[in-house]
Amino acid sequence: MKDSKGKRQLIRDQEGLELLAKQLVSVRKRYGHTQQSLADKAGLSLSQIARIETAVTNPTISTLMRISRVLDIPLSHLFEFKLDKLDFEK
Amino acid sequence: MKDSKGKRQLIRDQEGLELLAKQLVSVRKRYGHTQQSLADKAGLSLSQIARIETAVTNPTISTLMRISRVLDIPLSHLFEFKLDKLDFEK
DNA sequence: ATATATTATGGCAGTTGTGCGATAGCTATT
DNA sequence: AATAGCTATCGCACAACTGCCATAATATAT
Repeated sequence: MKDSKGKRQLIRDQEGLELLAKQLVSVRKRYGHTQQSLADKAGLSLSQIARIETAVTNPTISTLMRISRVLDIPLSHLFEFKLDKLDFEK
Repeated sequence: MKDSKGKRQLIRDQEGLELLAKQLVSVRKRYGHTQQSLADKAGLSLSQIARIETAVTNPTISTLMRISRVLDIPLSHLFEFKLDKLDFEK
């Protein structure tokens, strides 16, 4: 009886999410926003901003695009940090 | 009787996703990868690479982090395009 | 210390991302 | 044209993102 127990390995880069979290906090404050004001301006929920800033959630790129658009900053400014190389092959 | 029919507005930046799609195709080819070989190297499914490159899906940032890590390029290289300003307030 | 603002967390519902497997469509290359 | 390689799509299942609402925890002022 194959139980098909091969639990599917989903993608979650916790280290990267924590770097992004710091970066968002920093950018948001630099622009004088609270989580609430940024959420309002971006059409996102306060919860979601908080979740991103605490690295609880793994946001979609569209969510981050919304933030970059309303702050009028390049999307890449949210990613000014370095991720180490990886290789899943072999 | 409020029916609570206010369909929740989810985040999906189709324009941004299409720009990202193009960018990924370009980067992947520049590094001599097929969708399959990139998927293998990154520990992602072929389907998911294809979905991103056709802007069918709205990937999470962890998925994109995986790609940038295995190609050993800055995450920001996937986002070298411009998004117009938005403002959802008022 | 009290009040106020801000941030963090929790539960719930609905939508969607992702893996897996299969197949169809497309693009060389011979 | 036939084969092989690559890309696009589809259905299914499960995990997870997100909104919404509430509340707790923390910070900032007065």
